[in-house]
This record gives sequence, structure tokens and C-alpha cells, in this order.
Amino acid sequence: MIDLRGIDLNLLVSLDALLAESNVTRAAERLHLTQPAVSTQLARLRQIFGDPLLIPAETGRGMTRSARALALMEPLHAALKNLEVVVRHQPAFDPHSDVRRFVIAANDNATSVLGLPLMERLPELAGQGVRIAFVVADQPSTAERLERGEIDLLLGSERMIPASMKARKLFDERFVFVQRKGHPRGTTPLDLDTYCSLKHVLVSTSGGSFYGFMDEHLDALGRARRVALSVQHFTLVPELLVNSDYVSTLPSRFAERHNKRLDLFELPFEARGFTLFAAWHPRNHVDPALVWLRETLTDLAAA
DNA sequence: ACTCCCCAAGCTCTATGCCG
DNA sequence: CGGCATAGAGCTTGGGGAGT
Repeated sequence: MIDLRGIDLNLLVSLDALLAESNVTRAAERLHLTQPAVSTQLARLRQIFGDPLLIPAETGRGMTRSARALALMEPLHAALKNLEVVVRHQPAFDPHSDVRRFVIAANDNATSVLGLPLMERLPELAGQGVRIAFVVADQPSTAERLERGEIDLLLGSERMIPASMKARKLFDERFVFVQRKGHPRGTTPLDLDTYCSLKHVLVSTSGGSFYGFMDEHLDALGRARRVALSVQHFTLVPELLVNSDYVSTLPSRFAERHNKRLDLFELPFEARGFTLFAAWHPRNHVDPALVWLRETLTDLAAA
């Protein structure tokens, strides 16, 4: 049972403006009310919360948010935004004028192939108000963080997507073989014997493993390769390869981003690829800001 | 169920006090 | 002086109770 007796929800809208402005007069302008009206609202809010919320600064100019006020800012704003979505169903999102922070969880492959293009093009796609934080998708807490609203969007392959989330396919991915430009192997097409004889760098996103998808495929063929190094981050591999004779097997889009320094070859055996998805909490399905973000990423994935 | 009326609440504005 | 708080007067709005 939700009990909000005695609380005028419009007061919370005023509080949202007060906390954003830290200034009664400017909050009043924003709310299309007079300064005394908002001042009395602030007095009522102080009563309700049992906290000064805004404290007049020592200098006599400006006000400072109390600790309680600071803690309230984000959740209150998010709650009011959610409420607006429910009530109005579709408040428009304008990336060029609206203020919004997005948190995207992804491994460094997805961050490289989708995040970097997004970051590079952000200045033309959105205004100063749109900021994006990329965070590591660390299973299994990702699902909980999506649930709590700490993460807006998860980029990952099918096995990373919690069943309770909505998801959209971004693209199919396949693996390619990579070696540095000028590698002593030469640039002829790769055969299975050569592949197995080279020293491989494996990306183990869970960390520490020397046995990956490719090794499963080789197993099935009754073959094996030499995995000399295991790293947890895709982004380390190009640097490692250009300064050595190590080779690797990488997702093709990631490899293409480094084609100035690395040569790409088809694998000498059939290897299963994967599909990259964007996933989000069902409550955000109609949030226009997240609809925009998903559309933008889908466009970039298709480009 | 509907209408009418009263009252409380909250808005407006102006004026003014207070504080650094 | 700038900015917030408060007071008083007048107005509108909406809820609740009483009467039909």
C-alpha cells in the first residue's frame, strides 16, 4: 500500500526544481510561480522531510543543498520522470536540448565496436546535456544493476542477457584470424596446420582461461592449438600482436578497427559466431530517451 | 444521484524584514 | 545590494457535508 497522504505530489515537482536550481527565485521562474509561493512550498517541504533541504550560504548569496537534498536529487528526478512517462505516456526526448546521463554496460569488445563509434559521433548526434558512461558488464551483478536502474543498457551476447530483460539484436558477429603486418608467416590464406602451430593469444572475458570457443571447435576436429597467453581484455590484443609474433582470433568488427596494423584472414575451419544484443529493463521500454539511445546504437551497428 | 454552499488551501500581489 | 522569508488582502479551486 502506497501511503502519500498529506503529500501534494506537485510539491515534489517544486522540490525537483528547487534542488536543480539551488535558488528559490530561479526555481519559481522555472515553475511559473512567484518567489513567495515557492518559498512557502519550500517551507512545507522542509516540514515534510524534516530537513532544511536548502541552506542559505554563509556569504548571503546562493543556497547549498543539504546532504539529504543531495541524496534526493537523482532518485526524485528519476521517479518524477517515470511518473511522467506513466501519466503522459510519451514525453518527447530531444538529444540536442535535454539533459540526460546514460549508463551502458558492456565488455570491451562491445565498447570498442559500438561504444567508440557512439562516442566519436556524439557531438553531432546530441547536445552538451547528453553524457554517457561506459561500465564493465560484470556478471552476475549486471542483472541486479539493470533492475535497480543503475544501468540503462547492456550490450552483450545472448548468454549475457538476463531472461527478464527486453532485448534487441544489433548484429551477427563472426571470428577472424589476425596477425601483425609483416608477420613472418606471410599473407597466404591460412590452413589448419599453420593455425595450430602458431602461438595464440586468447581473450578470456571471465579471466584466466586458456580454453575458448575456438578450442572447442578444434577439439571437435581432433586438433589443438597453442594458447600461449590469456588476457581478459580485447583491447590489449592489438598492442600485444604488433610488438610480437603472437596471433589471435578476434571478432571481425573489432579486428577491422585495427586493420591498419593487423592483417585479417578467414579461419581455416567452420567456427560458430555470436550475436550482439542490446538489453534493457522492461520499465524503460517506452522511455523516449532510451528509445533514442537504442535507435542510435542500432543505426551505428548497421553502419 | 445531484446541487448547493461553506471552508480550507493555495495562489496571486505588494510590502517589508532579515542577513551577510 | 541581493536573495530568502513572512505577512496581509483578495481571488480561485476543490472537497465534503447537507438538503432535495
